[in-house]
Amino acid sequence: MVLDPVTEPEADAGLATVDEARLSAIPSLVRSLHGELLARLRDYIVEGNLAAGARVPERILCERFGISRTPLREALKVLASEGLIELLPNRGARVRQLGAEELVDLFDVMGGLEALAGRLACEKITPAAYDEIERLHHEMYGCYMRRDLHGYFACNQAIHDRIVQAADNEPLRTSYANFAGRLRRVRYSANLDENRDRWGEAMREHEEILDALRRRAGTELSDILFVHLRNKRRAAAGRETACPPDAAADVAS
Amino acid sequence: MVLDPVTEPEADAGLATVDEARLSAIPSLVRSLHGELLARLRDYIVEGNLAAGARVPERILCERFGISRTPLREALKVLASEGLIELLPNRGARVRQLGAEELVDLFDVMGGLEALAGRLACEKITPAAYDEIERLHHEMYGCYMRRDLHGYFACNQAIHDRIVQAADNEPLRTSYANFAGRLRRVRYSANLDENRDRWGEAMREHEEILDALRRRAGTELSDILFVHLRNKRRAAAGRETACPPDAAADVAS
DNA sequence: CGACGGAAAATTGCATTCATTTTTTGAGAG
DNA sequence: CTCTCAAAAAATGAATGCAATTTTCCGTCG
Repeated sequence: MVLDPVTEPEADAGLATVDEARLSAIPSLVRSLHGELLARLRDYIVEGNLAAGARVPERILCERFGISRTPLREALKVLASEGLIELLPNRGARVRQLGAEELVDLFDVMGGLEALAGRLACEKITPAAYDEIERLHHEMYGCYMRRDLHGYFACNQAIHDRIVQAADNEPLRTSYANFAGRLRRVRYSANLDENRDRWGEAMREHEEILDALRRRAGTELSDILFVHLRNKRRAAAGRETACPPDAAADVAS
Repeated sequence: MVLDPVTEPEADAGLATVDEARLSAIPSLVRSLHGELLARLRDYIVEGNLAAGARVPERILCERFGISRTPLREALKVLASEGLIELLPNRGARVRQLGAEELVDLFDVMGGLEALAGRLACEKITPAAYDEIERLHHEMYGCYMRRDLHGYFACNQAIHDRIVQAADNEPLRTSYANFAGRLRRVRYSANLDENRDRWGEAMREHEEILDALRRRAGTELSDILFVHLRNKRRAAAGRETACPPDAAADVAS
């Protein structure tokens, strides 16, 4: 390709019209066709339709989603940057295989993000949002008392989600969702049925979480949440397996 | 396009050969052609060659980098997922404009990641790595005493980097680099020359950081680092401006 | 003089095509 | 029967082509 001497690498004139400025204010996640495909493909992989470590067959997926290779490959590049798949030069994409160490690392990052979320939530949470978490906590306690594992999981997830929401920090939300998605590919439903000790411990930790949040004790809550995630990881250790195609993974603790 | 009834969404057979397994073990960031372009384009934007909020002109960049639009667009999609640019349907990419609130949010996430890094570093750091940080700390103190701002910045950055490295957590490293890259687009060289109070305060905080790290006090270090970043943000508040094309931003504190 | 409207030009998004590399297949040798 | 090696087949990475949307430009009207 012939290459003209191009305009110098100095700043291109950024003359934004009023209209452009308005549109720039959009949360950037405009529901575009590309974003749609990206979400669908991500779900497709996260839900375990491709075996861990398996090739990601472009041709098949193109037919599966009714698109050509160009947008698909764009989506694959993004998923690779998210860490869900890996790209090997001239050999295409593979579903990322999570080793035990990587799993530990991801758990720690989740713990760090939750710790941050807790700290920020203490600063920004509204009384209404706190009340909602308190309600979920008591509902979760009810599930715990009557050994309703499924309900317990749902409440637990809801509480952690609300804390992240309460942190009111968009980049944090995005990162959190990213890492949660990566971990969702592994099944770590630390079977609390067979691990009553952990269940009771987790419940006690949640009491501490709620208490720290009530007192808006950011530093304390931050620490409790990190340790909480660490314990969750320990409880789930050794149980990581490939996620079957059907079920979304349960998040234990 | 005619669309045959495709193979069911059940798990594709993942028959990995020995060779495939070996290759899957590669850190996934294989220096591919695509990765190269991605890095160059990211640098191009981070270094401020495009005005904030300005369009990202595909044609020009294609000529600039000597490639066609396909790989460029793939790179743009990735950069959008990293939050560096934003994609508006049918109107291309814009360099992301960071408002004051977004800047605050990003700083907080950086603080959360550094807090996590500090905690993990306390668990995993080797004596040699600690000694290196201690050395850098004393070197930084020397810079502080003789008012060598540039040297101080360099040491400061090196120390924070070493802590992240010592955490020995690849996803953390990646996320940290991502957020650091986004923030690098803004100039927040909190001018410590005109802010002696902050400089002294930052120096004292670094004393605490080293002390906590020496004692491997993870929780404590975690808290100190977050507050340290908060204070850095406060000191830099109001000074955020678009980064000029020439200079890499100094990281203050 | 400024606003409005429509056609031309440019740009975007996606499909298709092409060169290169990898993977598979199969024939032949040991 | 297994291993080796070469050719065929498939897949990948990138360039080009094309329809659709957007942006620009200019003539006209108020």
